[in-house]
Amino acid sequence: MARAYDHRSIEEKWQARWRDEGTYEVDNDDPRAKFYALCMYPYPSGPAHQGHVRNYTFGDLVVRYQTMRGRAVLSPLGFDSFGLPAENAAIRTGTHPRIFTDARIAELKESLVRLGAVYDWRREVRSHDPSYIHWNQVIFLRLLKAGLAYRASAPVNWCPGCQTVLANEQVLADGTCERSGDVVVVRDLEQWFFRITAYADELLDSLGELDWPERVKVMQRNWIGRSEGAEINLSVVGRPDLTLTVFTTRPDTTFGMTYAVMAPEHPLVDEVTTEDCRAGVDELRARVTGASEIERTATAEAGPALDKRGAFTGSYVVNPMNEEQVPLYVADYVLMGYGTGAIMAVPAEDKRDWAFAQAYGLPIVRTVAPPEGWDEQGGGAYAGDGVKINSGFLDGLGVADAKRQAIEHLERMGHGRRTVNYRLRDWLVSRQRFWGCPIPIVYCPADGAVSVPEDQLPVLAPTDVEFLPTGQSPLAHHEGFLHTTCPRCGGPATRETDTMDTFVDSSWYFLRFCDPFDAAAPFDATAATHWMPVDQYIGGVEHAILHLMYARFFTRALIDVGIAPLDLGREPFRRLFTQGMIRMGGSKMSKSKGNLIAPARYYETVGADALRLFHLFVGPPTDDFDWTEQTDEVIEGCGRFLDRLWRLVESASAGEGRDGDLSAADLEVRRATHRTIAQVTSDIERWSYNTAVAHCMEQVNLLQRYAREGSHAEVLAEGCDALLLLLAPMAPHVTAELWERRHGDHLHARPWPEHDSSLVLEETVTMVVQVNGKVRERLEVAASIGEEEARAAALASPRIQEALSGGAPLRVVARPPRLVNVVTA
RNA sequence: GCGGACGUGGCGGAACCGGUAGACGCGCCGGGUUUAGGUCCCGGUCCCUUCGGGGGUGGAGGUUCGAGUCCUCUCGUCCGCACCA
Repeated sequence: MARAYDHRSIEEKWQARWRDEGTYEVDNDDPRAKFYALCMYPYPSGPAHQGHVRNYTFGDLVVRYQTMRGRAVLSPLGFDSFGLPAENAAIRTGTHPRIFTDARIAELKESLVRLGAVYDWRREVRSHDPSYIHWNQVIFLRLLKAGLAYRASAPVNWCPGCQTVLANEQVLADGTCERSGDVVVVRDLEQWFFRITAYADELLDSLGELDWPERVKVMQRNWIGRSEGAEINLSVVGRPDLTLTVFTTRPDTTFGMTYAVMAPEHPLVDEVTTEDCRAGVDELRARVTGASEIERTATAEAGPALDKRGAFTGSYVVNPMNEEQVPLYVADYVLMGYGTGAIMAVPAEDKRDWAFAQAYGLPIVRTVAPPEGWDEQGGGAYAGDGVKINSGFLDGLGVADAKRQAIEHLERMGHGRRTVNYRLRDWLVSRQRFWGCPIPIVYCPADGAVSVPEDQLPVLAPTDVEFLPTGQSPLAHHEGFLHTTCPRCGGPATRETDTMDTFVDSSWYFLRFCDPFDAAAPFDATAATHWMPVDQYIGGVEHAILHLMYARFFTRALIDVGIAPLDLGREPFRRLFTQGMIRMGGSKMSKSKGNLIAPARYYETVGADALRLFHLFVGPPTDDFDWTEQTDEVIEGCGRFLDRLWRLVESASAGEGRDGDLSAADLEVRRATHRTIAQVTSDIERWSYNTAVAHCMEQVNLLQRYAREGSHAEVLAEGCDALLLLLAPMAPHVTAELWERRHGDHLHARPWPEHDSSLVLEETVTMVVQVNGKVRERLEVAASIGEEEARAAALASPRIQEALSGGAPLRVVARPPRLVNVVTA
C-alpha cells in the first residue's frame, strides 16, 4: 500500500527517542500523582501475536493518556518465563530451556517495541531470573513457617502426557488436560499446598468492593462456592464405634432422609460393607477408582444406567430426627472431594436423590409441600420454598426457619453442627518439572522435610542437565543437585526435586515491579505502598479465576506473614479490564491452531500506528473480534485515515488559510474541535476506544472539507493540534512526527487538551417535530430555545399544520431544544 | 441443569439519561483526475414506494406522548460452571 509518509523511518525514529530519552521511565520518588498501569505479563512464546497487539495497545493507550494527564505512570513489563513449552523444546532439540526462553523473550520484546508500546524497561522482571527465584523461595519458606504452606498426601490429577500433577483448574470439564489434551487420572502423591482456603471468606466478601467486570466477580464467587449448612453425624446400626458424617445445605429435610450414600473412595466403605454385599461394592469401586475423570464425568449422562451406579453396603444408619433405620449405599454420584464425601439422601427435595431412589426402589417422603399442581406438571423433587410437612416439630414452618431450628435441634442433641463448606480447595503448587522455581526443601532421613536456610538461597537448578524424553524431571536424576546435607543435622539428605506452579511467580510480580532494584528484599515496603494498588490491570478473561484469585490470596498472605507492609491494601488490582479474544473461523487465534496472522507484516505495509488504530477501532475492547478476509481492508482503511491526517496537517503547517475575523462557519469549526476534544476524552475514560477513533475520523473529514472550502489559519491550526493531541495515545509515532514538524517539541510531553465548555454547546440545533410520535418536521432553532417557544415554533410549521389536518392537538410534549411531540389521539 | 453476556444494514459496529435508528469504517454503486489500472478527490448506499408516504433494531405482548433502550414471555448465539449434596 502506497503511503503519504514513510511510516517505517518515522516509527523507528520515535521508538529510539522514547528509549534513549527514557520518556516512560519513572522513579519511585516522582512527585506527581501516581498511576500504576499494568498489562498481565506474557508467557514468552516468540514474536507478539494479534492477541498481544490488542492487549498491549490498550495498555499503551492508558500509559500515554495518563501521562498526558499529568500522572507519574508506572508502566513495567516482564515475562512469565517458566513453563512447559521451553522444557518440551529442550527435550526436542537439546537446547537448555534458559537459552530457548531468552531467545523467545528477545523476539517478543522486539515486536512490542515495534508496536510502539512503552515501558520502564529498567524494571523488567523475568520469573527465571535468579533474583526472582531467590525471593520466590523466601516467600515459600515464610508461608511454610506461618502454616500457610504444608505438605500432604492427596489424590491428585495426574496427566500421563505431561507426567505431572495438575491443579483442578488445569483439568477441563471433560476430564482432559488443558495443555496436552490427555485423559487425566487420579493418583495419591505427597505434594505441597498453599492454604488459600484460609482466605476463602475474605476473598469472597471483598469482591464487592472491586471495580471489576461483573462476570469475573461472578466466576470467582462460584469458584469459591461457599455454601452454608450442617454436618450431621449418623450412627451406624450395630457399629457403635463408627459414625458417618454427612454434609447438607438442607438440614430442614432430615426427616425425609430415606437412605444415605457415601462416595466410593470414602475411608469407611470397607468397614461398613457386609460380606454378602462386598462383591457389588468392590465392583463399583473398581470401576470408579480406576476410572479417569473423563469416564466418571461421562457417567452423568452417557454412562451406565442409574441402577448400576450404586451398591448397597448391607449396613444401615439412623435418622437422628425420627430414629428410623435407613439403608447405606455407595454411589458414584457422591464425590469424595466435596463436603464430607457422604450425604443423607432426601429424594423428595433433591433431584439426584430422587432419580437414584426411583432406580433402586427406595421410599420417598416429602418434607416440603410442593406448590399446587406440582405432581400434575411432572412432579419429581421439589427444592423450592414451602410449608414443612412430615417433619415433626418443624411442621408448618418455612424452609429458612426450619433450617435454623433443625440445626439448633441437632446441635442440642449432639448429632451435628452448623458448618460452612467451600468448593475452593487448597492450592496444589508442586510440579514434577525442571523449568520452574525449585522448592527449597531438603529431605533428611532423621529430620524429615527441612527448609533450606534463607542465607543459602536461591536453590538454583543445575545447568549441566540432560533433557531426555523420559517424562521425568532431569532434577530427579541429577546426582549433584539431588544429594546434599541436612541443614539441621549435617547428615546426608536429598533435595526436593519438584518445582513450583508458575502461578506462584505471577502471584506477586506486580509487587516486585514497584522496586525490582532491591537486593535485600523482594520489594521495598515504601515503594510498594506508594505504587500499589494497580490502578488499571489489563488482560484476558482466561485469567478470571486462577491468576486473579491466586494474586489476591498472595497479596493478603504476604501482608500477614510480614513480607509486605501492613498498610498495603489487601486488594492488588483496583480496576480490572478484560479484553475480548481474537478469533478466526470461530476458534481462538493461537499458535496451536496454526491460524496466526503475524503483526510483523503490518509493521511493513501500513505501520504500527495503523495496526494499533485498527485494534482500537474495530469494536468494543471487551468484545471478541472475528478475523476475516475483510480484515486486511479495514487495516488499510486505518492506514488511509492516517494518510489523510498527514496531508491535512502538513497542508495546515504549510500555512494554508486566511487571517482576519472569524466567520460563522469558522466558529462552527471551532465548536466542532472542542466537541471532539470533549467526546474523545469521555470515550477514552469509559473505554470506548472504537468511538474515540470514529470521532477523530469525523473531525479529520470535517477539517479536510474546511481546508478545501477556505479556512481561517488559526482555526485550522487549532483543529489540527487538537487532533494530534487526541490521537497521541492511539497512534503515537505519526502524531509525534507531525507535531514536531509543526512545533519542534515532543508531543508526548504535552498536556492533554481541555475543551472550552462555552464552545461545546451548539448555537443552533435541529429540532424534531413529531405528530403522534412520527417525525413530520425538522426545524433549525436556537439551542437556548425555551419550552413555550419550541411549542409555538412547532405548531407554526405549515407541515405540522398539514399533518394535523385541522384537528386540534390534544397535548404537546416539548423537550427543547431537541424535540416536540404533538399528540392528537 | 445453574449462572452470565448478547441479538441493530451486505459486513464490523454507533445511538452514554427513554426523545432524529444506522455515527465511523469496510464493501458496493456512480462521477472526477489518470493513456489504463492502482492511488487520490467528489457523491450515493436500511427496505418498500404510485415520491404523498409506508415499514424497520430476533419474535409476541406490555408500560409511555414517545421504546433499539424499561417490564413480561419466547426463540437463538456465545461464555463460565457443571453429579457441589
